[in-house]
Amino acid sequence: MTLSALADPTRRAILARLAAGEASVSELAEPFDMSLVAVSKHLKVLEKAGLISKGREAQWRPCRLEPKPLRQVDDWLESYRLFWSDNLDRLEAYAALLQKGEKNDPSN
Amino acid sequence: MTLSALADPTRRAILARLAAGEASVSELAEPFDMSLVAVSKHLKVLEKAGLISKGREAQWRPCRLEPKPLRQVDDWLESYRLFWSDNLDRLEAYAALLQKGEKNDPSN
DNA sequence: AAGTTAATTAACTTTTTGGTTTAATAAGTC
DNA sequence: GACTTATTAAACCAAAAAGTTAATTAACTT
Repeated sequence: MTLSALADPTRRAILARLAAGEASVSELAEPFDMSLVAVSKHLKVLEKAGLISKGREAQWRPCRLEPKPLRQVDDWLESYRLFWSDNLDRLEAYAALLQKGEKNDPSN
Repeated sequence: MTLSALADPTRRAILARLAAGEASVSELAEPFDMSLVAVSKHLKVLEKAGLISKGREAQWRPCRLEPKPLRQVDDWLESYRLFWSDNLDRLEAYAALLQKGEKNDPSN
């Protein structure tokens, strides 16, 4: 569910804003060219995904970033990291070598 | 676009499979309880997002993982990492302190 | 108590997504 | 050339997503 919550650019922008600190719903809505209701719905999606939480302060609901699901995404990525670390550079260099025609020379 | 491609569990499973090496469309479709056509569509979504590429070998289209977009997700996560590293532990410890009532004692 | 501000709920519309089945394309085999 | 295998394309459908406006709830301000 985390990744589908992150699929929407508005929601990612909201998270980026919250990385700078707490903000109310209307503060979060301000930069967007859409109704407050629409933003409120985005916040609910983020909240269901555990990516934010809401407090209460009088009539405001200050939202704050909850990092756990993002950390899980980070963990999920772990299995793919070897594909872009040094290992891959070596793999690609090797592939390039093969492409150049040394394919059938076992000494390479 | 990458994150919406990653939002679907079937597509993530396909990527996990491809992390183990190339596979044809029907090989990739085999584990799923859905039509081959559906899987073929998922592959097109992944391809458009740059997460896989397809080759040609006779009537097969061997698919392989393309790591660049995943790396970009990893980069995107970078701005959030401080939220779950040591810094956060300290933040949380500090917050806990405040909760315990030392809020108004400047010596803490 | 009347009015304002902040946010959510409800009802509705449009577009996108994820699936289906049937038909078409393209390569390999008999 | 006819048949089978692998894959994609086309047409369609149902459910989910992303937005709207209008109404409701709840707290603060006069």
